[in-house]
Amino acid sequence: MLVKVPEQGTLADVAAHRLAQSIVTGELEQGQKLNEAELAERFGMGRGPLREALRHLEGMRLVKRIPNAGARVVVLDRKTLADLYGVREALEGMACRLAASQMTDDEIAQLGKLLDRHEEQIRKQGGKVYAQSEGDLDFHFQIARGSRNQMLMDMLGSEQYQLLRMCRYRTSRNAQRTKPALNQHRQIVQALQQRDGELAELLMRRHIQGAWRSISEMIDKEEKETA
Amino acid sequence: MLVKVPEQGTLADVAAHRLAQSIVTGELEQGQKLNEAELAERFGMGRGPLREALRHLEGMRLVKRIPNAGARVVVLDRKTLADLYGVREALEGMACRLAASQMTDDEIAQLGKLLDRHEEQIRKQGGKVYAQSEGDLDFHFQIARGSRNQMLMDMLGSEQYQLLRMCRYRTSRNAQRTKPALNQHRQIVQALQQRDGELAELLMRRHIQGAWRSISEMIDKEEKETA
DNA sequence: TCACGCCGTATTGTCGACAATCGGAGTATT
DNA sequence: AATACTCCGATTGTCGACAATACGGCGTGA
Repeated sequence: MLVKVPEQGTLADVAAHRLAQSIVTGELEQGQKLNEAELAERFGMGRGPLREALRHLEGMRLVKRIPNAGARVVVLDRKTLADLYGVREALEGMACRLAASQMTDDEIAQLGKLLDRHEEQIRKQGGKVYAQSEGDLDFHFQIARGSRNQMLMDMLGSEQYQLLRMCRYRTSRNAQRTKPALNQHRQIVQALQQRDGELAELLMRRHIQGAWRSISEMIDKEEKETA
Repeated sequence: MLVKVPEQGTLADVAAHRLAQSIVTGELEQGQKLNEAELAERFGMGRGPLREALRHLEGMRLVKRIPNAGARVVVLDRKTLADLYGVREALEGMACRLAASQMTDDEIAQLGKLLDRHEEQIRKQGGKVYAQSEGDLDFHFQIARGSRNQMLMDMLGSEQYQLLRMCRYRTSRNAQRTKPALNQHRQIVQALQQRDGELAELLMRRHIQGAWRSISEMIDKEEKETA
């Protein structure tokens, strides 16, 4: 439900999905050149659908195309991620404010239950951050849905969502920010229950700022190791 | 400079550009079915590049594709536009806040000069709203550039930008909101000069809210006429 | 030794033809 | 007369081959 699996539909759609998955999980490295013939071969299809898929991914900013020179996997450097988190703060803050007035009581309750499952998972297997990370994204996406703003949902869902997942796969292997993050999530749900949009937005913005600080530090460390 | 004219590059890029233009100007009606063979014929190219162009436009939300049933021009109904302006308020507000600290004095001065030319145009030809409208978009885009946030620029520039233009062509024929809008622009520039990001954001958000109210009323009138 | 230009190869861009699927007209049946 | 079924035309989806372009190695000359 989180990641839709259109193993149906046109081959171009399938290719786009599989490519996105490969890029997000790091199976295809950042900056790596994407050879059309090779990928088409691997996916068992012609180059036509694959080219359409690449156009699609270009729109999602997962690949960068240069005319007559092929497509490469996007590179998530520090500046790109900083920009992403900035935009995310604005959009998710907005989503949260709207959700406070638009979500049904039941939906908010569901959100709370999601956090319960989430907490359970953390307790049971503190190490496996991956599933937790996906769960976190699910939380954010549910709030985006709660905004009832289709454009916002599309932006947070289809585009930024994938870039974020990509970022997570790259950094969150050892991220131990799960507990404070969970608390912040709880606070947000509480604000939603009280229908306090202003507070909900503020909390979400702080939550994302915190996430960015965490990621940023991690990048610093990584850069020092590399250097 | 405002609308890049890539009559160069791949045919798919050319097709995407020409299609976008046709859609934005209303030459292709909203909801109209887009026949691949016919369009390919008209543009003097095969269906391959045209399909890639459609995939591109789908990413820009200018067309909606349904597998095995073709692509149709998007329809800008009231809800869609409301969502668009909501997102715009958040993003452009953010852009304005960042621009207040990121733009150089020279860039801000340029922005002022842009408004001068703008005012001149209004005085000389009060009627021709079209050019003014494009000028308005230019103003907003310059601020987006001033934010130094590449992702924000892309979002406001390539995607929303086209939808907005489309909306303008549809409604602003008789919009007489140019003078208050110009004043608001001036206020914004002033706030930027004072490096007051908070104020700049506030003014921009109000400006966009005002624009939406104006558009909204116009849609109301249109709906009454149709009904 | 380095710079420059040439050429072969690999890769991208494009086209035309074929297969798969959808929508609708027409007909038969109740 | 209404409904469901079938078939046909039109349109989309896909593939393979060809043309155009860019990249890299090689040789030549200063």
